[in-house]
Amino acid sequence: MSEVSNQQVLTRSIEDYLKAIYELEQDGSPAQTSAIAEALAVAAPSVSGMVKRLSEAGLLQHVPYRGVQLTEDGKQAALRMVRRHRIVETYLTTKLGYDWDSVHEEAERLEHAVSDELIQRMAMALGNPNYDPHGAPIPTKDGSVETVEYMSLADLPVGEVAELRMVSDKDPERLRFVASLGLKPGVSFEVLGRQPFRGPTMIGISGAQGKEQVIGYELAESLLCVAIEKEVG
Amino acid sequence: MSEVSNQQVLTRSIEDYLKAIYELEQDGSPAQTSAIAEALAVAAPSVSGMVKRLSEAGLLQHVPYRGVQLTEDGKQAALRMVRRHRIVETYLTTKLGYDWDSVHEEAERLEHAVSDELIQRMAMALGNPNYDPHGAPIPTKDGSVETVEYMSLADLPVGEVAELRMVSDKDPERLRFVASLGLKPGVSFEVLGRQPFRGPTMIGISGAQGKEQVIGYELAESLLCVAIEKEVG
DNA sequence: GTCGAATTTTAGTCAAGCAGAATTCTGGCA
DNA sequence: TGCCAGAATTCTGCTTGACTAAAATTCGAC
Repeated sequence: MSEVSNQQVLTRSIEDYLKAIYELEQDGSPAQTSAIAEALAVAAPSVSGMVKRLSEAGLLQHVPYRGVQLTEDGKQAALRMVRRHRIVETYLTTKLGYDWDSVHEEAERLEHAVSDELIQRMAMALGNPNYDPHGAPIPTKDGSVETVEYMSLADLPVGEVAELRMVSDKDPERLRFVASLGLKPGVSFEVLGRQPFRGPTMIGISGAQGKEQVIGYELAESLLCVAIEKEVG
Repeated sequence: MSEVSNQQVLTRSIEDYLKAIYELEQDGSPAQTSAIAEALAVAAPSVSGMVKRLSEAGLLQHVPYRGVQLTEDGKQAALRMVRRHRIVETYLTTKLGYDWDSVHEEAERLEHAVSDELIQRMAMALGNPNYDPHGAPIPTKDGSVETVEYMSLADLPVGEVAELRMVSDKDPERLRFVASLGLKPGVSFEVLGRQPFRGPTMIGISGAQGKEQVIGYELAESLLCVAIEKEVG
Protein backbone atom coordinates (compact mmCIF):
# COMPACT_ATOMS: atom_id res chain seq x y z
CA MET A 1 0.00 0.00 0.00
CA SER A 2 1.53 3.27 -1.06
CA GLU A 3 0.90 5.51 1.86
CA VAL A 4 2.50 8.63 0.54
CA SER A 5 2.61 8.59 -3.22
CA ASN A 6 -1.00 8.19 -4.18
CA GLN A 7 -2.26 11.72 -4.58
CA GLN A 8 -2.88 14.32 -7.20
CA VAL A 9 -1.94 12.90 -10.57
CA LEU A 10 -5.60 12.45 -11.39
CA THR A 11 -6.83 14.19 -14.51
CA ARG A 12 -10.37 15.30 -14.83
CA SER A 13 -11.07 12.37 -17.07
CA ILE A 14 -9.66 9.89 -14.57
CA GLU A 15 -11.77 11.38 -11.81
CA ASP A 16 -14.86 10.87 -13.93
CA TYR A 17 -13.97 7.28 -14.65
CA LEU A 18 -13.32 6.45 -11.01
CA LYS A 19 -16.56 7.99 -9.87
CA ALA A 20 -18.57 6.24 -12.56
CA ILE A 21 -16.96 2.90 -11.78
CA TYR A 22 -17.60 3.38 -8.09
CA GLU A 23 -21.25 4.08 -8.73
CA LEU A 24 -21.61 1.07 -11.01
CA GLU A 25 -20.01 -1.14 -8.38
CA GLN A 26 -22.67 -0.02 -5.93
CA ASP A 27 -25.15 -2.03 -7.96
CA GLY A 28 -23.35 -5.20 -6.97
CA SER A 29 -21.17 -6.86 -9.61
CA PRO A 30 -17.94 -5.51 -11.18
CA ALA A 31 -18.38 -2.71 -13.69
CA GLN A 32 -18.36 -3.81 -17.32
CA THR A 33 -16.63 -1.88 -20.06
CA SER A 34 -19.87 -1.22 -21.88
CA ALA A 35 -21.59 0.00 -18.74
CA ILE A 36 -18.78 2.43 -18.05
CA ALA A 37 -18.89 3.61 -21.65
CA GLU A 38 -22.59 4.26 -21.39
CA ALA A 39 -22.32 6.05 -18.05
CA LEU A 40 -19.67 8.40 -19.39
CA ALA A 41 -21.06 8.71 -22.90
CA VAL A 42 -17.80 7.63 -24.53
CA ALA A 43 -17.03 4.76 -26.89
CA ALA A 44 -16.07 1.36 -25.55
CA PRO A 45 -12.52 1.50 -26.94
CA SER A 46 -11.92 4.67 -24.98
CA VAL A 47 -12.89 2.81 -21.84
CA SER A 48 -10.57 -0.07 -22.64
CA GLY A 49 -7.71 2.36 -23.03
CA MET A 50 -8.40 4.19 -19.80
CA VAL A 51 -8.97 0.98 -17.87
CA LYS A 52 -5.53 -0.19 -18.92
CA ARG A 53 -3.94 3.01 -17.65
CA LEU A 54 -5.88 2.98 -14.39
CA SER A 55 -4.98 -0.64 -13.86
CA GLU A 56 -1.30 0.13 -14.37
CA ALA A 57 -1.66 3.00 -11.92
CA GLY A 58 -2.98 0.57 -9.34
CA LEU A 59 -6.37 2.20 -9.06
CA LEU A 60 -8.36 -0.79 -10.21
CA GLN A 61 -8.13 -4.44 -11.13
CA HIS A 62 -9.15 -5.59 -14.53
CA VAL A 63 -10.19 -9.08 -15.48
CA PRO A 64 -10.44 -9.01 -19.28
CA TYR A 65 -13.94 -9.54 -20.59
CA ARG A 66 -15.26 -9.64 -17.04
CA GLY A 67 -15.09 -6.10 -15.76
CA VAL A 68 -13.15 -3.95 -13.36
CA GLN A 69 -13.05 -3.49 -9.63
CA LEU A 70 -11.57 -0.54 -7.78
CA THR A 71 -8.62 -1.14 -5.51
CA GLU A 72 -8.57 0.50 -2.09
CA ASP A 73 -6.64 3.43 -3.57
CA GLY A 74 -9.12 3.73 -6.40
CA LYS A 75 -12.05 3.56 -4.06
CA GLN A 76 -10.63 6.28 -1.85
CA ALA A 77 -10.09 8.52 -4.87
CA ALA A 78 -13.63 7.81 -6.04
CA LEU A 79 -15.09 8.54 -2.63
CA ARG A 80 -13.23 11.82 -2.57
CA MET A 81 -15.05 12.77 -5.77
CA VAL A 82 -18.39 11.58 -4.45
CA ARG A 83 -17.89 13.66 -1.32
CA ARG A 84 -17.07 16.70 -3.41
CA HIS A 85 -20.06 16.20 -5.62
CA ARG A 86 -22.51 15.78 -2.79
CA ILE A 87 -21.19 18.61 -0.69
CA VAL A 88 -21.27 20.94 -3.66
CA GLU A 89 -24.85 19.89 -4.40
CA THR A 90 -25.85 20.49 -0.81
CA TYR A 91 -24.13 23.84 -0.73
CA LEU A 92 -25.69 25.08 -3.95
CA THR A 93 -29.12 24.01 -2.81
CA THR A 94 -28.89 25.31 0.73
CA LYS A 95 -26.91 28.49 0.26
CA LEU A 96 -27.52 29.61 -3.28
CA GLY A 97 -31.11 28.69 -3.90
CA TYR A 98 -30.63 26.00 -6.52
CA ASP A 99 -33.44 23.52 -7.02
CA TRP A 100 -32.57 19.91 -6.43
CA ASP A 101 -33.12 19.10 -10.07
CA SER A 102 -30.57 21.57 -11.39
CA VAL A 103 -27.62 21.09 -9.07
CA HIS A 104 -26.30 17.88 -10.54
CA GLU A 105 -24.96 19.38 -13.74
CA GLU A 106 -23.29 22.26 -11.95
CA ALA A 107 -21.75 19.95 -9.35
CA GLU A 108 -20.51 17.69 -12.09
CA ARG A 109 -18.22 20.47 -13.27
CA LEU A 110 -17.34 21.98 -9.93
CA GLU A 111 -16.27 18.73 -8.32
CA HIS A 112 -13.16 18.77 -10.48
CA ALA A 113 -12.25 22.35 -9.73
CA VAL A 114 -12.73 22.76 -6.00
CA SER A 115 -9.87 22.27 -3.57
CA ASP A 116 -10.04 20.10 -0.49
CA GLU A 117 -9.98 23.27 1.53
CA LEU A 118 -13.01 24.72 -0.22
CA ILE A 119 -14.93 21.50 0.29
CA GLN A 120 -14.00 21.59 3.94
CA ARG A 121 -15.21 25.17 4.24
CA MET A 122 -18.46 24.43 2.45
CA ALA A 123 -19.04 21.42 4.68
CA MET A 124 -18.41 23.53 7.73
CA ALA A 125 -20.72 26.29 6.54
CA LEU A 126 -23.39 23.61 6.18
CA GLY A 127 -22.73 22.11 9.60
CA ASN A 128 -21.10 18.98 8.18
CA PRO A 129 -24.23 17.41 6.71
CA ASN A 130 -24.57 13.66 6.37
CA TYR A 131 -26.87 13.63 3.35
CA ASP A 132 -27.15 15.60 0.13
CA PRO A 133 -30.45 17.10 -1.11
CA HIS A 134 -31.36 13.85 -2.83
CA GLY A 135 -30.79 11.85 0.34
CA ALA A 136 -27.51 10.30 -0.73
CA PRO A 137 -25.01 9.87 2.09
CA ILE A 138 -21.96 12.13 2.00
CA PRO A 139 -18.65 10.29 2.47
CA THR A 140 -16.53 11.65 5.27
CA LYS A 141 -13.20 13.36 4.75
CA ASP A 142 -11.35 10.16 5.62
CA GLY A 143 -13.26 8.18 3.05
CA SER A 144 -15.98 6.22 4.78
CA VAL A 145 -19.62 6.16 3.73
CA GLU A 146 -22.70 4.98 5.40
CA THR A 147 -23.91 1.82 3.67
CA VAL A 148 -27.49 2.49 2.84
CA GLU A 149 -29.93 -0.38 2.69
CA TYR A 150 -33.12 1.09 1.39
CA MET A 151 -36.16 -0.53 -0.16
CA SER A 152 -37.70 0.84 -3.30
CA LEU A 153 -41.24 2.11 -3.13
CA ALA A 154 -42.13 -0.53 -5.70
CA ASP A 155 -41.19 -3.24 -3.19
CA LEU A 156 -42.90 -1.82 -0.11
CA PRO A 157 -45.88 -3.95 0.89
CA VAL A 158 -49.31 -2.37 0.82
CA GLY A 159 -50.29 -0.98 4.19
CA GLU A 160 -46.74 -0.10 5.15
CA VAL A 161 -45.91 3.33 6.49
CA ALA A 162 -42.56 4.51 5.24
CA GLU A 163 -40.33 7.49 4.72
CA LEU A 164 -38.74 8.53 1.45
CA ARG A 165 -35.00 8.61 1.91
CA MET A 166 -33.31 8.96 -1.45
CA VAL A 167 -33.88 9.74 -5.12
CA SER A 168 -31.24 9.48 -7.84
CA ASP A 169 -29.90 12.90 -8.85
CA LYS A 170 -29.23 11.89 -12.44
CA ASP A 171 -32.46 12.88 -14.14
CA PRO A 172 -33.69 16.45 -13.60
CA GLU A 173 -37.06 15.67 -15.20
CA ARG A 174 -37.73 12.93 -12.72
CA LEU A 175 -36.66 15.11 -9.82
CA ARG A 176 -38.96 17.88 -10.89
CA PHE A 177 -41.83 15.44 -11.17
CA VAL A 178 -41.11 13.85 -7.81
CA ALA A 179 -41.05 17.28 -6.21
CA SER A 180 -44.35 18.18 -7.90
CA LEU A 181 -45.90 15.17 -6.14
CA GLY A 182 -44.90 16.67 -2.81
CA LEU A 183 -42.19 14.11 -2.29
CA LYS A 184 -38.64 14.65 -1.12
CA PRO A 185 -36.32 12.88 1.32
CA GLY A 186 -37.81 12.94 4.79
CA VAL A 187 -41.43 12.89 3.67
CA SER A 188 -43.40 9.97 5.08
CA PHE A 189 -46.43 8.25 3.60
CA GLU A 190 -48.56 5.17 3.69
CA VAL A 191 -48.74 2.63 0.88
CA LEU A 192 -52.43 2.54 0.12
CA GLY A 193 -52.44 0.08 -2.74
CA ARG A 194 -50.71 -1.24 -5.80
CA GLN A 195 -51.90 -2.61 -9.10
CA PRO A 196 -50.43 -5.90 -10.31
CA PHE A 197 -48.29 -6.45 -13.45
CA ARG A 198 -45.80 -3.72 -12.54
CA GLY A 199 -48.67 -1.33 -12.11
CA PRO A 200 -48.76 1.95 -10.22
CA THR A 201 -48.57 2.33 -6.44
CA MET A 202 -51.00 4.52 -4.54
CA ILE A 203 -49.68 6.37 -1.50
CA GLY A 204 -51.09 8.80 1.02
CA ILE A 205 -48.63 11.46 2.04
CA SER A 206 -48.57 12.21 5.75
CA GLY A 207 -49.22 15.69 6.93
CA ALA A 208 -50.28 17.18 3.63
CA GLN A 209 -53.97 16.80 4.34
CA GLY A 210 -53.64 13.11 3.59
CA LYS A 211 -52.90 13.86 -0.04
CA GLU A 212 -53.02 10.80 -2.27
CA GLN A 213 -50.69 10.23 -5.19
CA VAL A 214 -50.41 7.58 -7.89
CA ILE A 215 -46.88 6.57 -8.82
CA GLY A 216 -45.94 4.49 -11.86
CA TYR A 217 -43.86 1.36 -11.41
CA GLU A 218 -40.68 2.61 -12.97
CA LEU A 219 -40.70 5.78 -10.92
CA ALA A 220 -41.55 3.84 -7.76
CA GLU A 221 -38.47 1.69 -8.33
CA SER A 222 -36.27 4.76 -8.11
CA LEU A 223 -37.74 6.04 -4.85
CA LEU A 224 -35.76 4.54 -1.99
CA CYS A 225 -37.47 4.33 1.37
CA VAL A 226 -37.36 2.88 4.87
CA ALA A 227 -40.36 1.46 6.69
CA ILE A 228 -41.16 3.33 9.87
CA GLU A 229 -43.16 2.54 12.97
CA LYS A 230 -46.67 3.81 12.67
CA GLU A 231 -47.16 6.92 14.76
CA VAL A 232 -48.33 6.04 18.22
CA GLY A 233 -51.36 8.21 18.86
CA MET B 1 -20.14 40.90 -36.33
CA SER B 2 -21.44 37.43 -35.54
CA GLU B 3 -24.33 38.11 -33.27
CA VAL B 4 -25.44 34.57 -32.62
CA SER B 5 -22.63 32.17 -33.20
CA ASN B 6 -19.98 33.41 -30.81
CA GLN B 7 -20.50 31.39 -27.65
CA GLN B 8 -19.25 28.34 -25.88
CA VAL B 9 -16.52 26.78 -27.98
CA LEU B 10 -13.92 28.11 -25.61
CA THR B 11 -11.64 25.55 -24.05
CA ARG B 12 -10.08 26.12 -20.69
CA SER B 13 -6.83 26.95 -22.35
CA ILE B 14 -8.43 29.53 -24.63
CA GLU B 15 -10.12 31.14 -21.66
CA ASP B 16 -6.76 31.47 -19.96
CA TYR B 17 -5.18 33.04 -23.01
CA LEU B 18 -7.97 35.55 -23.48
CA LYS B 19 -7.89 36.62 -19.88
CA ALA B 20 -4.12 36.95 -19.86
CA ILE B 21 -4.16 38.96 -23.06
CA TYR B 22 -6.88 41.21 -21.72
CA GLU B 23 -4.90 41.90 -18.59
CA LEU B 24 -1.75 42.63 -20.56
CA GLU B 25 -3.64 45.03 -22.79
CA GLN B 26 -4.72 46.94 -19.70
CA ASP B 27 -1.11 48.09 -19.36
CA GLY B 28 -1.43 50.05 -22.58
CA SER B 29 0.16 48.60 -25.69
CA PRO B 30 -0.75 45.37 -27.53
CA ALA B 31 0.23 42.15 -25.79
CA GLN B 32 3.52 40.67 -26.96
CA THR B 33 4.02 36.97 -27.49
CA SER B 34 6.72 36.75 -24.85
CA ALA B 35 4.61 38.58 -22.29
CA ILE B 36 1.73 36.19 -22.87
CA ALA B 37 4.09 33.25 -22.58
CA GLU B 38 5.42 34.52 -19.30
CA ALA B 39 1.98 35.25 -17.88
CA LEU B 40 0.79 31.72 -18.67
CA ALA B 41 4.09 29.98 -17.94
CA VAL B 42 4.23 28.36 -21.37
CA ALA B 43 6.84 28.53 -24.12
CA ALA B 44 6.68 31.27 -26.72
CA PRO B 45 6.00 28.91 -29.64
CA SER B 46 2.94 27.61 -27.81
CA VAL B 47 1.66 31.15 -27.72
CA SER B 48 2.29 31.62 -31.44
CA GLY B 49 0.26 28.51 -32.17
CA MET B 50 -2.63 29.54 -30.00
CA VAL B 51 -2.57 33.10 -31.28
CA LYS B 52 -2.96 31.78 -34.79
CA ARG B 53 -6.00 29.75 -33.80
CA LEU B 54 -7.58 32.59 -31.85
CA SER B 55 -6.96 34.93 -34.74
CA GLU B 56 -8.67 32.52 -37.13
CA ALA B 57 -11.56 32.29 -34.67
CA GLY B 58 -11.91 36.06 -34.82
CA LEU B 59 -11.13 36.59 -31.17
CA LEU B 60 -8.07 38.71 -31.73
CA GLN B 61 -5.99 40.46 -34.33
CA HIS B 62 -2.40 39.57 -34.79
CA VAL B 63 0.30 41.72 -36.33
CA PRO B 64 3.31 39.43 -36.70
CA TYR B 65 6.26 40.41 -34.54
CA ARG B 66 4.22 43.23 -33.05
CA GLY B 67 1.68 41.68 -30.78
CA VAL B 68 -2.00 40.91 -30.53
CA GLN B 69 -5.12 42.87 -29.77
CA LEU B 70 -8.46 41.41 -28.76
CA THR B 71 -11.41 41.95 -31.06
CA GLU B 72 -14.73 42.97 -29.55
CA ASP B 73 -15.73 39.29 -29.38
CA GLY B 74 -12.46 38.41 -27.73
CA LYS B 75 -12.75 41.23 -25.27
CA GLN B 76 -16.25 40.18 -24.28
CA ALA B 77 -15.11 36.62 -23.72
CA ALA B 78 -12.18 37.87 -21.66
CA LEU B 79 -14.38 40.14 -19.59
CA ARG B 80 -16.67 37.25 -18.91
CA MET B 81 -13.73 35.40 -17.40
CA VAL B 82 -12.58 38.42 -15.44
CA ARG B 83 -16.08 38.83 -14.04
CA ARG B 84 -16.14 35.19 -13.03
CA HIS B 85 -12.78 35.39 -11.39
CA ARG B 86 -13.56 38.49 -9.39
CA ILE B 87 -16.99 37.41 -8.30
CA VAL B 88 -15.66 34.06 -7.17
CA GLU B 89 -12.90 35.80 -5.22
CA THR B 90 -15.39 38.10 -3.58
CA TYR B 91 -17.71 35.24 -2.76
CA LEU B 92 -15.03 33.06 -1.23
CA THR B 93 -13.75 35.94 0.86
CA THR B 94 -17.11 37.23 2.00
CA LYS B 95 -19.06 34.02 2.45
CA LEU B 96 -16.54 31.31 3.13
CA GLY B 97 -13.93 33.07 5.18
CA TYR B 98 -11.03 32.95 2.76
CA ASP B 99 -8.22 35.46 3.26
CA TRP B 100 -7.60 37.82 0.40
CA ASP B 101 -4.20 36.27 -0.21
CA SER B 102 -5.48 32.75 -0.77
CA VAL B 103 -8.49 33.26 -3.01
CA HIS B 104 -6.66 33.86 -6.25
CA GLU B 105 -5.51 30.30 -6.78
CA GLU B 106 -8.90 28.85 -5.97
CA ALA B 107 -10.67 31.33 -8.24
CA GLU B 108 -8.23 30.56 -11.02
CA ARG B 109 -9.60 27.02 -11.18
CA LEU B 110 -13.22 27.78 -10.40
CA GLU B 111 -13.59 30.45 -13.06
CA HIS B 112 -13.49 27.74 -15.71
CA ALA B 113 -16.03 25.51 -14.02
CA VAL B 114 -18.81 27.80 -12.88
CA SER B 115 -21.86 28.44 -15.03
CA ASP B 116 -23.23 31.86 -15.83
CA GLU B 117 -26.13 31.05 -13.58
CA LEU B 118 -23.92 30.28 -10.60
CA ILE B 119 -22.02 33.51 -11.10
CA GLN B 120 -25.30 35.35 -11.24
CA ARG B 121 -26.45 33.73 -8.02
CA MET B 122 -23.17 34.46 -6.27
CA ALA B 123 -23.32 38.07 -7.40
CA MET B 124 -26.87 38.36 -6.14
CA ALA B 125 -25.98 36.79 -2.78
CA LEU B 126 -23.26 39.43 -2.49
CA GLY B 127 -25.55 42.29 -3.47
CA ASN B 128 -23.96 42.73 -6.91
CA PRO B 129 -20.66 44.14 -5.72
CA ASN B 130 -18.65 46.53 -7.88
CA TYR B 131 -15.20 45.62 -6.56
CA ASP B 132 -13.44 42.44 -5.54
CA PRO B 133 -11.50 42.07 -2.27
CA HIS B 134 -8.38 43.49 -3.90
CA GLY B 135 -10.23 46.54 -5.15
CA ALA B 136 -10.39 45.47 -8.78
CA PRO B 137 -13.62 46.48 -10.55
CA ILE B 138 -15.97 43.64 -11.44
CA PRO B 139 -17.21 43.73 -15.05
CA THR B 140 -20.97 43.70 -15.39
CA LYS B 141 -22.92 40.85 -16.92
CA ASP B 142 -23.18 42.70 -20.21
CA GLY B 143 -19.45 43.18 -20.39
CA SER B 144 -18.63 46.70 -19.33
CA VAL B 145 -16.01 47.62 -16.76
CA GLU B 146 -15.24 50.76 -14.95
CA THR B 147 -12.02 52.24 -16.29
CA VAL B 148 -9.89 52.81 -13.28
CA GLU B 149 -7.33 55.59 -13.30
CA TYR B 150 -5.37 55.17 -10.14
CA MET B 151 -2.02 56.53 -9.10
CA SER B 152 0.56 54.32 -7.46
CA LEU B 153 1.64 55.15 -3.97
CA ALA B 154 5.15 55.59 -5.35
CA ASP B 155 3.91 58.51 -7.45
CA LEU B 156 1.82 60.30 -4.84
CA PRO B 157 3.42 63.59 -3.82
CA VAL B 158 4.50 64.02 -0.22
CA GLY B 159 1.84 65.69 1.85
CA GLU B 160 -1.02 64.20 -0.14
CA VAL B 161 -3.89 62.47 1.62
CA ALA B 162 -5.09 59.46 -0.33
CA GLU B 163 -7.05 56.27 -0.15
CA LEU B 164 -5.77 52.83 -1.13
CA ARG B 165 -7.98 51.46 -3.85
CA MET B 166 -6.43 48.39 -5.35
CA VAL B 167 -3.67 45.81 -4.91
CA SER B 168 -2.78 43.13 -7.45
CA ASP B 169 -4.09 39.71 -6.44
CA LYS B 170 -1.25 37.83 -8.09
CA ASP B 171 1.20 37.49 -5.22
CA PRO B 172 -0.10 36.04 -1.94
CA GLU B 173 3.09 36.98 -0.10
CA ARG B 174 2.66 40.60 -0.99
CA LEU B 175 -0.99 40.56 -0.03
CA ARG B 176 -0.20 39.10 3.36
CA PHE B 177 2.44 41.72 3.92
CA VAL B 178 0.19 44.57 2.83
CA ALA B 179 -2.50 43.35 5.18
CA SER B 180 0.01 43.13 8.03
CA LEU B 181 0.73 46.83 7.54
CA GLY B 182 -2.92 47.55 8.19
CA LEU B 183 -3.58 48.38 4.55
CA LYS B 184 -6.44 47.24 2.37
CA PRO B 185 -8.70 48.93 -0.19
CA GLY B 186 -10.64 51.73 1.45
CA VAL B 187 -7.99 52.63 4.01
CA SER B 188 -6.84 56.24 3.80
CA PHE B 189 -3.51 57.71 4.79
CA GLU B 190 -1.23 60.67 4.40
CA VAL B 191 2.06 60.59 2.56
CA LEU B 192 4.51 61.77 5.20
CA GLY B 193 7.72 61.54 3.23
CA ARG B 194 9.77 59.71 0.69
CA GLN B 195 13.44 58.99 0.26
CA PRO B 196 15.01 59.69 -3.13
CA PHE B 197 16.58 57.17 -5.52
CA ARG B 198 13.52 54.89 -5.53
CA GLY B 199 13.59 54.84 -1.79
CA PRO B 200 10.81 54.00 0.65
CA THR B 201 7.69 56.08 1.26
CA MET B 202 6.50 56.91 4.75
CA ILE B 203 2.77 57.08 5.36
CA GLY B 204 0.52 57.72 8.30
CA ILE B 205 -2.59 55.60 8.28
CA SER B 206 -5.75 57.47 9.21
CA GLY B 207 -7.82 56.27 12.08
CA ALA B 208 -5.40 53.66 13.38
CA GLN B 209 -3.96 55.97 16.05
CA GLY B 210 -1.99 57.71 13.34
CA LYS B 211 0.08 54.61 12.76
CA GLU B 212 3.15 55.20 10.61
CA GLN B 213 4.47 52.71 8.09
CA VAL B 214 7.48 52.57 5.82
CA ILE B 215 6.89 51.11 2.38
CA GLY B 216 9.61 50.12 -0.06
CA TYR B 217 9.56 51.51 -3.58
CA GLU B 218 8.63 48.34 -5.39
CA LEU B 219 5.75 47.62 -3.06
CA ALA B 220 4.60 51.25 -3.24
CA GLU B 221 4.42 50.94 -7.02
CA SER B 222 1.87 48.15 -6.70
CA LEU B 223 -0.42 50.03 -4.33
CA LEU B 224 -2.94 51.95 -6.39
CA CYS B 225 -4.57 54.96 -4.80
CA VAL B 226 -6.67 58.05 -5.33
CA ALA B 227 -5.99 61.41 -3.75
CA ILE B 228 -8.83 62.55 -1.52
CA GLU B 229 -9.84 65.91 -0.15
CA LYS B 230 -8.43 66.45 3.28
CA GLU B 231 -11.11 65.99 5.87
CA VAL B 232 -12.76 69.28 6.63
CA GLY B 233 -12.62 69.65 10.40
C1' DG C 1 23.56 52.18 -42.53
C1' DT C 2 24.90 47.82 -41.06
C1' DC C 3 25.59 44.15 -37.60
C1' DG C 4 24.25 41.41 -33.79
C1' DA C 5 21.24 40.28 -30.01
C1' DA C 6 16.69 39.42 -28.78
C1' DT C 7 12.28 38.19 -30.07
C1' DT C 8 9.01 35.79 -32.92
C1' DT C 9 7.63 32.41 -36.00
C1' DT C 10 7.86 27.97 -38.39
C1' DA C 11 8.62 23.13 -38.43
C1' DG C 12 8.67 18.85 -36.38
C1' DT C 13 7.45 15.88 -32.08
C1' DC C 14 4.96 14.16 -28.36
C1' DA C 15 1.32 12.76 -25.10
C1' DA C 16 -3.48 12.55 -23.75
C1' DG C 17 -7.99 11.20 -25.13
C1' DC C 18 -11.36 9.81 -28.10
C1' DA C 19 -13.60 7.27 -32.16
C1' DG C 20 -14.05 3.81 -36.07
C1' DA C 21 -12.70 -0.57 -38.08
C1' DA C 22 -11.07 -4.95 -37.62
C1' DT C 23 -10.06 -8.71 -34.66
C1' DT C 24 -10.58 -11.74 -30.74
C1' DC C 25 -12.84 -13.64 -26.91
C1' DT C 26 -16.95 -15.44 -24.24
C1' DG C 27 -20.92 -17.99 -23.39
C1' DG C 28 -25.25 -19.92 -24.93
C1' DC C 29 -27.46 -23.33 -27.60
C1' DA C 30 -28.16 -27.12 -30.57
C1' DT D 1 -18.76 -30.68 -29.21
C1' DG D 2 -19.06 -26.96 -32.40
C1' DC D 3 -20.90 -22.66 -33.98
C1' DC D 4 -22.65 -18.00 -33.61
C1' DA D 5 -24.05 -13.46 -31.66
C1' DG D 6 -22.57 -10.00 -28.81
C1' DA D 7 -19.10 -7.89 -26.16
C1' DA D 8 -14.31 -6.49 -25.42
C1' DT D 9 -9.97 -5.48 -27.22
C1' DT D 10 -6.40 -3.93 -30.38
C1' DC D 11 -4.95 -1.05 -34.06
C1' DT D 12 -5.06 3.15 -36.51
C1' DG D 13 -5.95 7.90 -36.98
C1' DC D 14 -7.61 12.49 -35.47
C1' DT D 15 -7.50 16.70 -32.42
C1' DT D 16 -5.70 19.67 -28.86
C1' DG D 17 -2.11 21.83 -26.77
C1' DA D 18 2.25 21.64 -25.26
C1' DC D 19 7.56 21.40 -26.27
C1' DT D 20 12.50 21.86 -28.73
C1' DA D 21 15.20 23.32 -32.47
C1' DA D 22 15.97 26.18 -36.16
C1' DA D 23 14.82 29.92 -39.31
C1' DA D 24 13.15 34.62 -39.81
C1' DT D 25 12.44 39.27 -38.35
C1' DT D 26 12.96 43.36 -35.66
C1' DC D 27 15.37 46.79 -33.14
C1' DG D 28 19.11 48.96 -30.90
C1' DA D 29 24.03 50.03 -30.97
C1' DC D 30 27.77 51.66 -33.18
